[in-house]
Amino acid sequence: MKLKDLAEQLGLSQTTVSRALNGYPEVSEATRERVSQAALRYGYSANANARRLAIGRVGAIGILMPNDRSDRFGPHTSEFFSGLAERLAHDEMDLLMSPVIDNSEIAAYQRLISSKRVDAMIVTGPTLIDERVAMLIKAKFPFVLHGQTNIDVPHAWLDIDNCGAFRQATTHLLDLGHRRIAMIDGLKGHTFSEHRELGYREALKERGVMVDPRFIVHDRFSDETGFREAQKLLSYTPHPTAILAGSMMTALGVFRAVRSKGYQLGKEVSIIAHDDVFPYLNASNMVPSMTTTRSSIRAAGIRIAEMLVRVLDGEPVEDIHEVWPVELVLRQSSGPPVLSA
Amino acid sequence: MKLKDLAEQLGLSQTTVSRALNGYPEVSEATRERVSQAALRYGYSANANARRLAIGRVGAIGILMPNDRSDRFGPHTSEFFSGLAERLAHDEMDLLMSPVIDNSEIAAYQRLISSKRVDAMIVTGPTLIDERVAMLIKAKFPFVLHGQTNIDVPHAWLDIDNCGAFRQATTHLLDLGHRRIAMIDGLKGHTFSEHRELGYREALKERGVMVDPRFIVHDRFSDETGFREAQKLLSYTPHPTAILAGSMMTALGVFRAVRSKGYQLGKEVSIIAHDDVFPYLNASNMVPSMTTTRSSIRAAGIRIAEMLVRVLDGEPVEDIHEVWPVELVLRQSSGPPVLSA
DNA sequence: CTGTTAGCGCATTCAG
DNA sequence: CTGAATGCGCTAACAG
Repeated sequence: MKLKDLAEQLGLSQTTVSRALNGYPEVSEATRERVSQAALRYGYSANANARRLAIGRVGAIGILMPNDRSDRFGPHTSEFFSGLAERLAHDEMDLLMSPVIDNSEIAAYQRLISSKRVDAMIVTGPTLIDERVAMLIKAKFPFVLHGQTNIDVPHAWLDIDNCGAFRQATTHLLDLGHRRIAMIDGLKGHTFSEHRELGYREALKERGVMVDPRFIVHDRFSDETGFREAQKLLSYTPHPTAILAGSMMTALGVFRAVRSKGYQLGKEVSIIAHDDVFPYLNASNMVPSMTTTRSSIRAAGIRIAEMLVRVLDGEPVEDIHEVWPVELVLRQSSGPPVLSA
Repeated sequence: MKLKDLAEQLGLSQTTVSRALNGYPEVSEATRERVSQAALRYGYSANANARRLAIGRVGAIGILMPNDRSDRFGPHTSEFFSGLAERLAHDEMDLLMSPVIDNSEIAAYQRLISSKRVDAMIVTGPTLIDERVAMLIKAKFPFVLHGQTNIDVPHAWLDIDNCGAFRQATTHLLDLGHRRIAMIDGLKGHTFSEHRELGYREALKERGVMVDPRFIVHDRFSDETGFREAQKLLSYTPHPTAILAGSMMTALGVFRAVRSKGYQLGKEVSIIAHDDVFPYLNASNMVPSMTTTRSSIRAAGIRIAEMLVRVLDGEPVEDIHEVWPVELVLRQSSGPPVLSA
């Protein structure tokens, strides 16, 4: 069923039917009602491609799927998407996931733009100097960045206060009396990872505690790396009495490593992990319950979708950026350091 | 830059340029080369909407995003998508994720179909009698089902042998000497969940072991439910000596519950979990390492994308269906039952 | 091997 | 308030 058919059924012109369906004011209420009913009855829905060709807007936002196993596509993905979906549903917008071909991400962005498949894009997992962001700005293509990057041109972004999160967590551990604090975080180069390290360093510096370079570890987020790196950390003499874990998965591995060394969690070794808030993995239910820096990635998804709509509505991008505070949730995995028996 | 502009630059007609770019045979190699070069240089890429309108094919497959927190959108999502992406990249196909509005999934499917935004769909998490599948068949819209449903009309699907997985796991536990075996699996109504229960029951029946209805639990997949349900199971007298967990997240909770009761894993209580194979959560690294029924959901994603292409190529759907065997990987979390001290 | 012409289905001028 | 004509950018018959 196409517009023409529907118009014929109704004995109206295509124009009128189109106007009725798209909420134009110059259609009588009676006609509009009649048209809507008919559309519903025949299951008519405009051919999206024809519509897009005519109006030049797509009704979809794009996000790239890296086909390597990068951390940008981890277990948090489902929650982030879920948040996006919740908000995008309001505006009947779709999310187009385009796979990256030949590992050339920039090329993938360019194809997506020039083929006019999306109205805007979401960029995730930025590095300190992110060439994707630079490219999108240069191409004047609308986007919202999840995270931050160092570039001198205004653009829309949302990030959590990674620096503050780790500063807060580190300070808390210092307050508890810890002096040898380690961190196992994400890969180097990613802004979030660098920011966290910054917060960690700031907190130590403020108290005049020296940084032990062996205690700063960057790796992929997985229980496996958490386990391996924590084991290594705990093999040093003296070993760290507290470990910051960059993700819940990392924390699971760290938990195991601490236990396998025979240390008690929250006693000989304290742990604080960053928690994106997953419905399927709950920090408060761990044993011991886990102290976390908490920030819902689902909420971030919702908000980013909202920002996207504002960008597309023409709001100046320099007004569209937010840093979300991260909450430190104290639980049992962090406590005053206890000397090994 | 549009086709017309490019054609003018080259002093050729739109048709020739179009043909050159789309690999039609009746273009001289010299011209094709010249055109490709120019396209690359000017960054030309066909307007996808115009192209789609003209050829009637979209180059995208659809998948619905439920906005409730259903298990269809769990931590395995990233791996499944990652698999899809890997394969779809070959054919330059996109993945369109459309949010479900007003919780009316059927309506969402219908809108997606009639608006011609996708060439085919992927349906996940089917129930025993799945109305979405029934609807797609009735609408003659191409799709591949991830999972199985009871319907009498041929259609394309891929599933793992859930029944066999749990039969195998249960039989293994029986062989080890267990007689009180419990299972904590996904929500009732979902085919995979029912099939697993079937396999479990078959294995018990074969050995003449009675089913204790208290030992069969269905719930969402999360560490929290795993913990809660396992605690309940272990409070019975006599308690089960083995527990089957439907997911890795569930298993994490079960691990905790067993420990919190003071039982040793693989001794007083054995555990076997189903493992979709996540890069960020590794069964072999747990302590004790976890016996699993293993099947890569990423591989399933790759294969489903492949099947989708076959469906779109017109291959009869009755030829397109597969059941993948599930591997039982023996590790330390399962052993002969040991009496509590 | 290349060009001319006519849609694909819709939204939108411009007239009434 | 409604309708007839034009174009969005591309592909596919049909000619040459």
